[in-house]
Amino acid sequence: MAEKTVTFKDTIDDSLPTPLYHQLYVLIREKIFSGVYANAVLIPTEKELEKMFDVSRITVKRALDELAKEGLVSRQRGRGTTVTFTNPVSHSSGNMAGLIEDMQNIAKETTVTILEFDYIKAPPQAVDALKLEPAAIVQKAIRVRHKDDTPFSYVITYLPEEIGRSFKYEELEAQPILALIERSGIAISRARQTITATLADSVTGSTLRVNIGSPLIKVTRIVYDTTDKPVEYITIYYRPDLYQLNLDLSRMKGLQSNFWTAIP
Amino acid sequence: MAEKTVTFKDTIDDSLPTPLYHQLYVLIREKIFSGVYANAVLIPTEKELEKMFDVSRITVKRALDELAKEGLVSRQRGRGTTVTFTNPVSHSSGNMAGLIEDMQNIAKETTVTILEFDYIKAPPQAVDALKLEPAAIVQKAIRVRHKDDTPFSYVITYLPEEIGRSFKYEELEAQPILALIERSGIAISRARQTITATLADSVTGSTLRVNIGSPLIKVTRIVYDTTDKPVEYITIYYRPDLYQLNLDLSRMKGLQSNFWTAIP
DNA sequence: CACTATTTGTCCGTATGTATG
DNA sequence: TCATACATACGGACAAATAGT
Repeated sequence: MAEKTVTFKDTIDDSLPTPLYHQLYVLIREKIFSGVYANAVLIPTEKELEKMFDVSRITVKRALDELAKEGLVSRQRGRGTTVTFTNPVSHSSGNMAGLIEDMQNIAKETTVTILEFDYIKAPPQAVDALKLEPAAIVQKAIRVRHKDDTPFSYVITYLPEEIGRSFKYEELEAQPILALIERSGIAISRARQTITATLADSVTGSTLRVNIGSPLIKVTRIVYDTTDKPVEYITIYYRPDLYQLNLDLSRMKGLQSNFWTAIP
Repeated sequence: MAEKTVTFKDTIDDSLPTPLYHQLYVLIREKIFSGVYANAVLIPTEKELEKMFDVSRITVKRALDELAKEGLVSRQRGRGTTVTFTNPVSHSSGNMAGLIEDMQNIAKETTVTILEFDYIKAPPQAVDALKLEPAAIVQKAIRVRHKDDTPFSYVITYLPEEIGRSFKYEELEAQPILALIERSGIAISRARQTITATLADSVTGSTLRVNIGSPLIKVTRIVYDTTDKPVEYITIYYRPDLYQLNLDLSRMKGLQSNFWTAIP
C-alpha cells in the first residue's frame, strides 16, 4: 500500500514583487483562518520560523507584528506568540429562504452610504448584460454597506434608465434596490450570479478599509423579470474576513438555499 | 433632482507593501477583466497614465510591460497599447443538475495529479468538521486538477479513516472521490459549502502557477450522508481567471442550480 | 530566591529593490 | 543614464520579560 509521507514544506518565494514579510504574513494568516494554528496555542517562535522559511528574523518579526496589529495574534516577550482568533466553524444557522428574500433581512441590520449616483452612457459590460442599445443611458449607483460602522460590501448597480427614474436618490438610502424595482411594477423572476475572487484596488480597498492587494469576493449578478428582460446588472465586492457565501446542497432537490453570514 | 457627476478618479496608494507598478498592473488588469477597457481599444498612453496616477513613467511602463507579458495587451511603439483580451460575457450554458452530478462531468474533461496521500492524526479543523475524536486518524489527500495541462484547482480532502481505507491511492487518480465514497456503501445526501476569497501562498501559488498574492476562490465543503454523519471535509482553491462559480436563482423555488464554468 | 534558557523588543551596519526627477 | 531617497532584507548584538529548575 502506497502511503507516501510527504513532508508538507511551505516555502516563500524571493523572486516576486510582494515583500517577503507580506508573503509570510499571508501564509501564517491562512493557517490561522484554516485552523492549523488554532486559537490560544503558541505558534512557532521567531527563530523557528526563521529556519522554516529561511528568512531573517526581521522579516519574521515584521510578519508577526502585522498579525498582532490586526489582532490575530498576541505577542509577549519571553513567552511567544499566541493565536487570538477563533475561526468561525460551520455555522448551523437554520435554513432560510432564497437570496432575494435574504437580502431584505441584511438590509435591516446594516446601513448604506451612497458614493455615486448618476445617469451615464452605459459602459460596454452594462450594455451587454442589460441588452441595451450601444448609446443607451443607465443609472449607475455605487453604494457601500456597513455593519456596525465597518464596511463589508462595495456595490455597483446599473439599471435601465426608465427603471432608475422611478425612484429618487434619497429612497436608495432607505430601501433595497430590488424592492424599488418591484415597486415600479416589475416582477422579478430569476437571477444569474457569478462568484469569483479578485484583489482590492485603490478604490475598493480604501472604501472597504483593506489594503490594496487584499483578496475580495466579487459577485456579478444579472436580475431578470418574468418576461426574461434583464432589469439590473450588479457587481458586489465583499470583504472575505467579514462575509462569506454559504450554500446548502442536496442530492435530491438541487440547491436548497444560499445565504451570507457575518463572521463575528 | 440630485444627479451628482462624480468623476471616478482611481488612485494608487504609496503607503503600502505592494510595489506601485504592481498596484497599477492590478488596477488596469481589473479594468480589462471588467470590460471598462474593452478588447481592441487603446488604453491611455504612458504619459496620460503618468498624470492620472501621479507616478513616474518608469512605473507606468513596468505595469504595462507586465500586462503585455501576460498577453492582456499589445504594445506598439508610436501607436499605443491595445487590449487583446475579450472578457467572457455571461455564458448562458443550459441548466444543469446540482453540484454533485456536475462534478462527475468535470472529472471527465480534466486530469488529476495527486500531490499527497497519507493517513495522519486529524488536524483541528478536520476533527471539528468531521466530528471525530481528538486523536482520530484521517486520510488526507492533496490533488491538483488540470484542464489542458493548466492547473485550475488545488484540492485538500480529509476522510474518516474507515472510508479512506475502502479505496486505494491509484483509484483516486481515476475516479471522483464522491464516487469512491458512495462505492463504499455510503449514501450521500447533502453538503454545506462556504465560498470566500483568499491570496495564493507559496504552495497554492506555485502549484496553480500564479504569483504569490494572487486572488484565489476558496471553497470549503462538508459532505453528509443520509444519517447526517459528515463523511468528507474538503477545501478547494480555484484560479479565478480559469474558473467561476455560477448560480441560478429563482424567486419561486429557491436556488435552481450551481455550476462551475471554464473561462476560455 | 537566584540562575538559566527561551523568546521577543530594540538597535546597528550594510546590501539590494523600488521610485522619483 | 544618473543621482537620490526610501523600503526591504540580511546578519548580528544586546536588553528585557517569561518560565522552569
